[in-house]
Amino acid sequence: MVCKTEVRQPVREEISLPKVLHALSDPVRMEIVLKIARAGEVACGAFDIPMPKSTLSHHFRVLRESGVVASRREGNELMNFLRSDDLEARFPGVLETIIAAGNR
Amino acid sequence: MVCKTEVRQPVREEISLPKVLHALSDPVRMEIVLKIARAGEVACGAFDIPMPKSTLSHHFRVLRESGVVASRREGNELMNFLRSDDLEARFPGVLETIIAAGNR
DNA sequence: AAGATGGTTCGACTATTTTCGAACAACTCG
DNA sequence: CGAGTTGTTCGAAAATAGTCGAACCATCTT
Repeated sequence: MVCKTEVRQPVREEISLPKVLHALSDPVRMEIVLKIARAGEVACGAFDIPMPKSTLSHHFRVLRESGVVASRREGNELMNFLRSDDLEARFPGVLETIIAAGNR
Repeated sequence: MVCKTEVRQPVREEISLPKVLHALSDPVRMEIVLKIARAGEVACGAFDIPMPKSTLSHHFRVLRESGVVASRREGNELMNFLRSDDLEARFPGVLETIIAAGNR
């Protein structure tokens, strides 16, 4: 058996629109995405969302499994970034306009 | 008491992005939206989706309550149309790009 | 008025999501 | 090594969403 703790992030071609939209349909996850969009890369711990770590981790998992976010270990922490290129290639304009709309 | 069977559709200012995205995150509802987008106006009965009427009705309700779709009685049937103007005013480009993405 | 047609509502059931604490794993630093 | 930090995984419980049949409502036709 391999990769017990590896999160399965879809490759570009596997990213599905319904899953992306579902991932973005949660206010907490939308906040996460907006913050990443503003900052470029954000560690999981950088969100002062009043919520247990496990719950936050769940939301990151949904974002990763949907293909919206990818993560990369940087020493002790996980840096999260948007998969803008993949999303733009697959669903042009979708993430962009949603982020713009989310910023009011 | 009023409007027992009136569906509560949000006014423009009340349309919420998470609810819109949730409405569009279901494949059946996405199909409905795509068909309406192509045809302009579609009666509920015009969907040859293999599914009981009550289930289809449920999906239309979600679409209406989220503000994505509005309906108008035309004699015996209900004609459904997208609230493109309201959505464009509130979340510019979002519905458009999602529909384009949904059409592959 | 009675039938036929097009949709909605209700209630029950199932399935999926969300939430959370506790335990665990990976890494850093002293 | 041992302690502190960061984040994940594992159950299990609670909330939300989807599905469906039966009954119902509205409208048109006869």
